[in-house]
Amino acid sequence: MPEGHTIHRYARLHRRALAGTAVAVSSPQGRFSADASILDGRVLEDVDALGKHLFYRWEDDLTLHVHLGLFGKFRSHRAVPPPDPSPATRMALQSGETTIYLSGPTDCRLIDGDEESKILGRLGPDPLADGDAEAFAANLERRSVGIGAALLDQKAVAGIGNVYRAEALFLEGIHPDTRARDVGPERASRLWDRMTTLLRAGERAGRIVTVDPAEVGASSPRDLGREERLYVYKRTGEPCRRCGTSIGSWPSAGRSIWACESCQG
DNA sequence: TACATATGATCAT
DNA sequence: TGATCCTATGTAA
Repeated sequence: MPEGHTIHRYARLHRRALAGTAVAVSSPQGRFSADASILDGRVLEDVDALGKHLFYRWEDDLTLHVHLGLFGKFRSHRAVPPPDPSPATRMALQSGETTIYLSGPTDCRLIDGDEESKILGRLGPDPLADGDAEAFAANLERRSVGIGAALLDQKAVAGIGNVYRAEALFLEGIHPDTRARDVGPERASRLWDRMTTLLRAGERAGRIVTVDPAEVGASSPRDLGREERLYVYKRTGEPCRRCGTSIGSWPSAGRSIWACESCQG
């Protein structure tokens, strides 16, 4: 589930559970052992999120970088963690009543200032980190690829993934193959606001729900079944919730994208 | 038991 | 564009 909303949610939860405490750090799987032994017992000072990247700030100016990639997951346990974490558990964090296991990350290691700068240099504005709408619009102006491809480019906007790009474009009525530079400032601004709203809701809820509950006869996003939460993502051949047209799917930037060709003409 | 699939990103060609 | 890395889950066999 790791799009930007998940990452910012983890930052908030981990900050609340661990910041200001000395944390026991280990690596059941072994691949993080060297860094774990450096961090073990140190005080975690803060947790920052930018785009899909997490930065854990420890005493003595140590920074741990975590990127979940496609498969990465954190599991938090209160009071009683499972006696045996999965053998694939890369990192275990434990302090007080909280135990957190991390599995499957693309990256989990201590980084220095240069490496952090390099990472930050690859990221554009993040709607969940006070990103700049103007910068986003300017980034689109510079791109001749489709807006669908541009939204997956973390340098154009940080934190958007395959679900949010499809859903945000549907909600704004923009066809994914529209050239980014042809979107224009007005639509770029509305698209930015839309992404911001969707990401914020996802960060709070811990899941991606883009459908307006009223449109499917529900009163709260929580009441929507798994099959009712999204407008177009993974709904190939199903009827558009707004107009009934069959949802189409095709490749965009090496991934599948979904859209209603009628609502997103 | 095996296979397909996934909300990501990088590197080689 | 294609191969590759990382892991868990759901479905098929």
